[in-house]
Amino acid sequence: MTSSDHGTDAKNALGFERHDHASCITDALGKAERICAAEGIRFTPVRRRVLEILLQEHKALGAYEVLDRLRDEGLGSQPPIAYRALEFLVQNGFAHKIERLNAFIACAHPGQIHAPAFMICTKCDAVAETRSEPAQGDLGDAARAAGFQIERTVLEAEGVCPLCQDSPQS
Amino acid sequence: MTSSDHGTDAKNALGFERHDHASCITDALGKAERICAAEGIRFTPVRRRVLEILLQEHKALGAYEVLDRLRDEGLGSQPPIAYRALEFLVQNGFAHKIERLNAFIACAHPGQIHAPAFMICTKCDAVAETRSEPAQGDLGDAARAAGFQIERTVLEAEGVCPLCQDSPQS
DNA sequence: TCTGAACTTGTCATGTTATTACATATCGCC
DNA sequence: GGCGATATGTAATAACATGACAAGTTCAGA
Repeated sequence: MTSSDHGTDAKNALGFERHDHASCITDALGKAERICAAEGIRFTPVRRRVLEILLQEHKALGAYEVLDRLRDEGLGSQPPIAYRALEFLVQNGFAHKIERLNAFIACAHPGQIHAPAFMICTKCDAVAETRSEPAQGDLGDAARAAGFQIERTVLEAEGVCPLCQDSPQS
Repeated sequence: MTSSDHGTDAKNALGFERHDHASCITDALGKAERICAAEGIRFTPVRRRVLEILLQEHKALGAYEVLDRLRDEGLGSQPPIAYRALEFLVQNGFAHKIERLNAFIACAHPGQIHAPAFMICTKCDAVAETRSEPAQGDLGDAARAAGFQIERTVLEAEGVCPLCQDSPQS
């Protein structure tokens, strides 16, 4: 773990705040590199570049948006190129799919096992990641009561982010 | 276990339990009819039939699966027919969309304002609906901390339903 | 260093899910 | 009947995703 997470982010990756974006990208790429090296999995140029694209945009991107960028750079032009890289990133915990948007976003907590939850702003499309505890709450209760064994959860809240609430154009 | 199930009725899902399916359909259709009458909105033949289809199957159906049935019955053959009816049902609380599956399911609590949550069995595709309380739990905390205003939540758990856990064919 | 197995990428084709646009029909009301 | 609002019919296309197979790359072990 790096000694200091970017200063403004002290509140635990709330995600709607400004932050040191350059170092956030560098950190995440470095982390991914180290994790892949440690696990003996290949962090190829396309995979790396796709993660970098997601980190740069810092919002949810559709597979075809990613593909457009790859194509511009000569890194591939057919859908499977993008989907395969995205699948790799998702499977290894470097990115998540936002089901509601059919789109992908870089993970805010790479290398940590976690059940992600998202807040999606319907005005500006910003997406913030946080954590959830699926076993808790009503769903956990219902699952226990029904004898349902939870393996994975999708938790996505749509609403209005603080910046858009403040802006005049509500 | 008697394996003399009559086609649609084997694994059904308010919980994941068997129930009186015929009356469940009748009840839900009647309820929808009454609500529409009370609200002055039109419960047209296509809309009624689509809800009936969802209730009969009692699982999540893709829009094109619904459309296939409509086509067989001469109720329409182009995608917008199905999508419009489904949109109507979702907007009026008679059905929900399961984002994870890109599919639709009849609502288990029509006429009540509620934030639905779903348990999706990855073995048999059964889907059970329960309620969630978005404002509670980690996500609620994060939203309050971030100043994010939740308008709607998607909460879908994938896992194994009790019937599939018991079955030898794991 | 060669070689073969495992993995990754390139490419074409296709499948699946969803919407836009506009014409026509129906409903409720005056 | 005539009008506005709502709903349906239809064609076309957009957006999202996968299957199949060939070719290239990596890397451990002979």
